[in-house]
Amino acid sequence: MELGLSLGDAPKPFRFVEKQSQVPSPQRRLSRKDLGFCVDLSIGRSVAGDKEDDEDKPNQGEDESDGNEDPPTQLDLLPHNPVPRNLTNPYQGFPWPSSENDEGEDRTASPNSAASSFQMEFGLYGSGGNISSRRDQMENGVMNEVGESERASSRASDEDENGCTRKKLRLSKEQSAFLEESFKEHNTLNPKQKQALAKQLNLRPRQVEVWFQNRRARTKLKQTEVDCEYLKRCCETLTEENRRLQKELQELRALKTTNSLYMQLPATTLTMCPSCERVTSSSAASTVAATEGVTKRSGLAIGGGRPGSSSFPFSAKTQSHQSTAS
DNA sequence: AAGATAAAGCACGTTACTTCA
DNA sequence: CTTGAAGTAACGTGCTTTATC
Repeated sequence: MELGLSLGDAPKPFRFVEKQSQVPSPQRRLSRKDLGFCVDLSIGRSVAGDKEDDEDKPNQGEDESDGNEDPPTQLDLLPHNPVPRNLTNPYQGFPWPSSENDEGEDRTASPNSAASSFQMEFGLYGSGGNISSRRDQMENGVMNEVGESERASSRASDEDENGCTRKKLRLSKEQSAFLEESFKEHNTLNPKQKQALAKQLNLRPRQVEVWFQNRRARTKLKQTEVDCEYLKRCCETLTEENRRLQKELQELRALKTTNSLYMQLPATTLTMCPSCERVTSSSAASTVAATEGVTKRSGLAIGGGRPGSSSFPFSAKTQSHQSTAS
């Protein structure tokens, strides 16, 4: 598992981000999307990112052979919904059988039941649908004429014939699964692929395009959430480590101060009474008073010294004093 | 060759709608 | 039945790239 964490300009972002910036154009300039942090914390290679169309990825070879022995991987955010495994190539024809009966079918039905009337159900817009954007006007040639789609259009409220109201449609499970499979193959589409997908799913190319845009956005959002979670954990760990090191540093400093202080004193002059735990000096009482003050200021309580501090200068003396006292 | 312009694609933010607890 | 949250299709906008003049 490789952990790549970079702040600011990411020289080698994780795979998905890298791909996004490369797909449209090999010479794509660094945009605002390419900046910012970039975390790679996933295990295993992305399913989505491994296979790309040659025409989509003119410089893919450079990506794969950039000398990284442990290729950065990313979290696979693709859904785990069951998708027919024979959908590896969406352009080879959808394998599910079609049926005439799509009336009253359950949208959340199992794949078996949902397998019916695939092509028939994909007509989402009736004639005279809402064509608002320039792209829609360009792509209207693929506009389907299936007006009986109960799945989608009938759920929309009564729209005026000019299509002024926005129609919110729900893609069928099959359509979503198909699009997901395509997204695994390539998370961007060239016009040919878009047209083919739209035709296959009986959608408008604009719908396919929007779906892919939204899908990329969802992937990025999820990845961002994962990144944030990870960074939060990193931050907590580092904070804790910092606190621990600060504490240790403080203790070391205190110890050094104490040590240097007692290095100046004659060692034989200090003793500690085991009963009263007071330091006494055999030479002068004034020294004792001074010593007590210093030791208290240094944060080390005599007799109650911190555990494990074997280098504490009083330990040996205390022992001898105890033995003599008994 | 360099600049202007149009077209297309994309990211991003938002809105509107659906579904579900 | 109502309501709020979550999910998502669709849209608007701005930016970038590419092709053409």
